[in-house]
Amino acid sequence: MDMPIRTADQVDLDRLNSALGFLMRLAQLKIYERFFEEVGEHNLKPGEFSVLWVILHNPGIRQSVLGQRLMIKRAHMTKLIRALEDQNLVSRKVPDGDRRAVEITLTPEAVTRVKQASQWFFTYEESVGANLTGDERQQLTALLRKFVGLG
Amino acid sequence: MDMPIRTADQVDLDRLNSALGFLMRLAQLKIYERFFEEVGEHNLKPGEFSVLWVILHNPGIRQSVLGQRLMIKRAHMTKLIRALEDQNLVSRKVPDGDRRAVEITLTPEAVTRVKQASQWFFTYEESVGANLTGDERQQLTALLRKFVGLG
DNA sequence: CAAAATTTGTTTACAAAGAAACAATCTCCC
DNA sequence: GGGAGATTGTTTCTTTGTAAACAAATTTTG
Repeated sequence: MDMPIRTADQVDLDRLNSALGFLMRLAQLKIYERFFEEVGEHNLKPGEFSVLWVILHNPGIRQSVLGQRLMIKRAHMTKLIRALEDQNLVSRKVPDGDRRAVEITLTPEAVTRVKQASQWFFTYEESVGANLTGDERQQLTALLRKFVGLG
Repeated sequence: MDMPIRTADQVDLDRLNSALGFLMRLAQLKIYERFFEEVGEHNLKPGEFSVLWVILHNPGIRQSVLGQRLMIKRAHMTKLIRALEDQNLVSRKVPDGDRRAVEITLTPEAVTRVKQASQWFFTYEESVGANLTGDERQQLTALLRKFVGLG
């Protein structure tokens, strides 16, 4: 004769389960969790991968511009870049034209590693939406792109 | 004769701009930013509001169950609840049936405050998706609910 | 029933990310 | 040209959240 203790799936969220902010947070937690489950040998964090990926496609990009595009604050970008430098994945160069700035490029080693990791990453990205149909997945990314104002 | 420095909107993201994880992060950043711009007098953080809202609808809920449902880890829940207790918004009671557990209820003061804040919150939640049509907004929440596995 | 394993919450130590203050450099404008 | 203000990156401090170790209570199981 158990007391009927409320279990998690009996909790009443009321209107909260239609709240974009709440759903978005749950979605991101799920994505991160899966990322770390599957990242395996690549030894990268999500933020590191995206930073390296963007440098690969925009060699010599400035720290500030990188941060603006990825919505990473300057203070945090400094730490990210230093961590990548410590792993010998990026090199920093102060350009002649503006001695405040720093231009970032990948080391040859990193180019290889990022290309390999990207094969995994975009496969993972597909698989993380596996409980959606292909159409739904595409709708979702399209809506998110519109929501955040990306093309 | 300016050197053409790459600006943020010229940065090539390549396939990253279809990556769910990336888009989701941007979306959440936007939502949080707007939240703090508009929260005004309510003096609540997103997490605090959701916790209080769920306690309002599930009085006497246990800390662990609350955390499971909102995906908040136990260690962090302890701090959240203590902060709310310090503000005299919740009270904790160890139930007779299980002296490890803690049951949480809102103080009368909090009931009023949460109800008021919720009127603001759900209005804000609508407005944050204002660059989507009503249909798109509803599609987005439906897809997110499916993605995270919420009925 | 008693030992072993699990659950619940807390504490402590730590990692990720932002805010504010700062130094160096650059731009603008007189 | 030279000072006022803006930009760039760094440093320091704080906030938010997690991980791991722990204590107390409960459940399981032999």
